[in-house]
Amino acid sequence: MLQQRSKDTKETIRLNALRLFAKSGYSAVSMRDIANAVGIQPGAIYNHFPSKQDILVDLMMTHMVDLLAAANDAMEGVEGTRNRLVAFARFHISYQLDFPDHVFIAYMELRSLEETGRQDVYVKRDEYEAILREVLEQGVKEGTFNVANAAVQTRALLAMMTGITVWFREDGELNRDQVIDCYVQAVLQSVGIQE
Amino acid sequence: MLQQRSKDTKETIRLNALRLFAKSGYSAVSMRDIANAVGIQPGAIYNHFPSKQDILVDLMMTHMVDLLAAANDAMEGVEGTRNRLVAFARFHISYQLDFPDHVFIAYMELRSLEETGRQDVYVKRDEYEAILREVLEQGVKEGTFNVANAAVQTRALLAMMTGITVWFREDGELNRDQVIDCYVQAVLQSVGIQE
DNA sequence: TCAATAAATGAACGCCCATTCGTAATAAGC
DNA sequence: GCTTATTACGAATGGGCGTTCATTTATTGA
Repeated sequence: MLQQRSKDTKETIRLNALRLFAKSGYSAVSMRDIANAVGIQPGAIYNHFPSKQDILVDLMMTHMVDLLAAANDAMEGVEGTRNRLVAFARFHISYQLDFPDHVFIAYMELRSLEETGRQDVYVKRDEYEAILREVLEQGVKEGTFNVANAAVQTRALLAMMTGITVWFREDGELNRDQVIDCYVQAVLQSVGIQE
Repeated sequence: MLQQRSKDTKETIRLNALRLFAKSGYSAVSMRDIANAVGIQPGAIYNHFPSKQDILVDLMMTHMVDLLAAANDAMEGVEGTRNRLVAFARFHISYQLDFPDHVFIAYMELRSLEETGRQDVYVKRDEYEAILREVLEQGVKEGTFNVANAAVQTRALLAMMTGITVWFREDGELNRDQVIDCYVQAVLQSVGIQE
């Protein structure tokens, strides 16, 4: 049997573990499942990750770091609270649609994380939420937005936008841009801005 | 050792399975875990449910049926699209907060359902979504609401409101009614109604 | 009161789990 | 070409899994 040795086995493990965790959940996926998908024996995974738990931590932390960097990038130089809100909404939704599996496990598998690692993820998540929250707070201070509680609205809007991955299909009735426009309108109106 | 025999063992199994599934996920919970929580031997569960999968199906279907009945009840006799939207929002959020575990597993464990049963749950879910969607469609037809796409907005609003259970704690900064008011305002504004 | 039914025990089934390890095959640096 | 570090195999570890079953105990109804 032909053996494939390559330095990106680790990356292949990551990709397959991500896909499987997102589809079935962390506990429902075995190391054998992952090894099967990669095309190696279960034991070989331990050359790259010390444990199954470490794969999850790796995936979640990598995602959070990437997400934060991309968000800050997308917001850079955007001026005005309305523009910043739109920029964040468009970024967030696009990112969900581009990386639905990453987003899904980062959201769902927090409970599968052991204490080590969970705190790290929470810190990153707060950092991310803070980007939107500060936009909302700024808008309230200016009188541009009509929002009762910025922290509550932040979580409400994030949940709304994140939920898109549950039902959106690229080959559905509406295309990506149409759906994004619907959501951006809903976000804007929800803070009291008429389109 | 004292033995407790009672006709509500089945209900106790339901309650504990629900709690455990919601906390750790269907796959992560074993029949032994459930039996332990109930205080019986694993084998005894099979006097009440034919399989682990059947417990999940039972929990999800019972929830969907109850939810639908309660929703229809809450909407009955409420006139006017704005009032109906507020009634639905208040009902939905209150229900989430009253039964967070039911809601959570109904949302999360669809993927753990085998084909049998999943279709039944989907039908009920669509039926539930339709209640809100029809309110939005009516509002658009009347010109009361400013919504680009009622079906998309329906899913957006449900995701937003359902997300409340992820962070809300009864002993947090804001009490239940305050949080509900925040969400109702966001919902109303999101369809283009100024408070 | 006593047979019939319901519900529990506790041991066992075969299977799959995450992980370990000795060994072999490959790749990299000299 | 040889040495050394990587990386893989493949078998084994002990343990947990869902489920079954013979048996015992409790409850029910005539």
